[in-house]
Amino acid sequence: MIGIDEVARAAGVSTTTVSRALSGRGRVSEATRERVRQTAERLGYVVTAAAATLASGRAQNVGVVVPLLDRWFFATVLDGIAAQLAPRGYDLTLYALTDDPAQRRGLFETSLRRRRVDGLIVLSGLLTDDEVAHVTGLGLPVVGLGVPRGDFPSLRVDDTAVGRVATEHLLQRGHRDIAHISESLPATSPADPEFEIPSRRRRGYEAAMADAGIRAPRFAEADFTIDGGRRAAHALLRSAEPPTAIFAASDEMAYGVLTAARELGLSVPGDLSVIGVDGHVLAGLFDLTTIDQFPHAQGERAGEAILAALEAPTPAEAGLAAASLPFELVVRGSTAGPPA
Amino acid sequence: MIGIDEVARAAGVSTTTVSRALSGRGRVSEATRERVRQTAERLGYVVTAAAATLASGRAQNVGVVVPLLDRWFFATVLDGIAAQLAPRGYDLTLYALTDDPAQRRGLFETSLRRRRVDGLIVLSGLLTDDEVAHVTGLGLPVVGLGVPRGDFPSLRVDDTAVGRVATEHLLQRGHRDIAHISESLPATSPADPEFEIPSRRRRGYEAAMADAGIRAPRFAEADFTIDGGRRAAHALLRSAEPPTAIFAASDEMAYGVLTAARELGLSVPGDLSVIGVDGHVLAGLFDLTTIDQFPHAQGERAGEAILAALEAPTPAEAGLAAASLPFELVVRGSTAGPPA
DNA sequence: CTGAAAGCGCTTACAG
DNA sequence: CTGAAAGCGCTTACAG
Repeated sequence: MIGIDEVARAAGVSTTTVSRALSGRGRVSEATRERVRQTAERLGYVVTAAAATLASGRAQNVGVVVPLLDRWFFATVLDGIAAQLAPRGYDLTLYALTDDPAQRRGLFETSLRRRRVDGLIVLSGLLTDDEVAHVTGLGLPVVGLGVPRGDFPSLRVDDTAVGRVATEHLLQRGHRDIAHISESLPATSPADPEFEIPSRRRRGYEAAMADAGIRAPRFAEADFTIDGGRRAAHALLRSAEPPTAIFAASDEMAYGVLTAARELGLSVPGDLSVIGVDGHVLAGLFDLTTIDQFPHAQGERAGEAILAALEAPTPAEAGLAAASLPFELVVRGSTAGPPA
Repeated sequence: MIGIDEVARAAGVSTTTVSRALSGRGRVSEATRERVRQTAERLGYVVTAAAATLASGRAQNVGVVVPLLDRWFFATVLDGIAAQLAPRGYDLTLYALTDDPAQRRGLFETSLRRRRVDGLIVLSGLLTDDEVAHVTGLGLPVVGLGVPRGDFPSLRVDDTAVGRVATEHLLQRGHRDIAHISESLPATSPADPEFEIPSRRRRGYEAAMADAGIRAPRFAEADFTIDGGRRAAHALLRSAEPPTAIFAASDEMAYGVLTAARELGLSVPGDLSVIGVDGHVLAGLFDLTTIDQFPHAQGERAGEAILAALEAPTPAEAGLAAASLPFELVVRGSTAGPPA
């Protein structure tokens, strides 16, 4: 394999100069720089990552911690992150977060500590205190995206407002009996309900209901899957007094609600109105009203934020203030007034 | 940051021994190994990736080239790969493949050549001759998954059989007028139709039709998206003699067909039968008959294959013969007999 | 089974 | 603007 010394020889300069010319760090005359660049290109020389990292302390690599890789939302965010990093010459190393305790220990105690990355993006997911301590203990810039913790700078949508907007949309359509389906935090959860997404959406829902003078809001628990939404909706819709509208905390849960409605012979929106959250790529197909939270753009923002932190001259300038991300109500055919 | 020499001092051995004890390479007495391990754990020492890579030539990292990260199919395959790599201590670096020529050049000519990874998994996508040459020129083990080229070992489903099985299912239901929707290769494509997935599925479809004595099979071109399927279906269904059944080359295209049918007031399967391919997670929700190709398992297989190649004592033993992946017809409510 | 020492391929003060 | 040399933190023949 061709190394930096061969390029130096061919260009008639020292390896020092080759390094400087190629990296753009340090002063080199324009003529020399150009000659070195062309020589490197001609010889097909590319800097070896490991050597450059060891010598410089910079890996030119960003780690992304992702729960549920195969979920549309996270895959889309990831795509947005990749779109930012690649053009800037950064690679992206993926750290999948599972529910397996052994795998998580390996991730936080070993994988992440190999110093393979310069910075870390953590996508929403529940971390224990211990795990958060490991992340902050890395001494690396960290950007969270919807992470339910205040321990490091995190970009987030105002999820309380999301819950409120979704609920108010249904109220405006004339519904009073509106149920909310979401995940509920286990009592033992390390997450702070103040920051945690499902809790915030639920709070927005409850506030909107209270403002409308409606007591006893109805909540049904489900995990963030189609089937979770389907089961919860079945329970709700077969009760003595089925709601006329359901606000699901994700579009995938809302798909489950639509399935349950179909299985029970209910028409949407004739018998039941349904609204979700996310802006899922298939929501148009299902004619589902939703709150779009632009996940691809969220990924881009997270990518920009980590790059800013990495390239800021001083840590102070990194200025990773938690930023608020936009969202938007997209009205489609799944919401209408209540049945007469 | 704590280094190997501190561990050596604390354990009362040389750094040589620490390295051997922690890596498992080379002989160390069991007692010494255990003592070193405990010392390392107590001090929170983890080997620095860059230093170990530079010294050993092993990066403990696998690269994955992915087109369309946000597509369910690829995200699911990726999840399968990650599930294999993580437990074996390998990290995963993502290389997103876009349509932008500059970005692709950067990927193949620079990013991939930084020697950040020990091996590469290339997910199905069209590569030019030049790009393939760059990949094979890396001198790294490479495993393709559905890659339309014979240049490196590739795991693949027998897509001709997939096309045949899907078509025969519709024939058995009594359909004669069956259309196929898929992507068609541009004339300038670098892909060999012998290997390329859409061509093979189409060939299976045509063969099944011919065997049933049906001339003039009907083909409509579309890209692999919901909207692509929707447009193609519109054209087909509004023609003078609309088909009674449509075989879409992916589930997402099939969703588009379902949408078109709904928009045209056609009932499925009353007026139109529809079958897709993939085993998409939402296919059950759409009640869509499909050919499941188990993408998560495909990812696991690709992960196993690259690990086997990396850990084989000799390149010969790596034995990356192209393997054939399973698929399965899953019959649901979207297919029935033709209208009377 | 264990260790001293060379070396992996770069980057970067330091000096000129 | 340019270069000689030290050093980044490990691994691994080689020798014992």
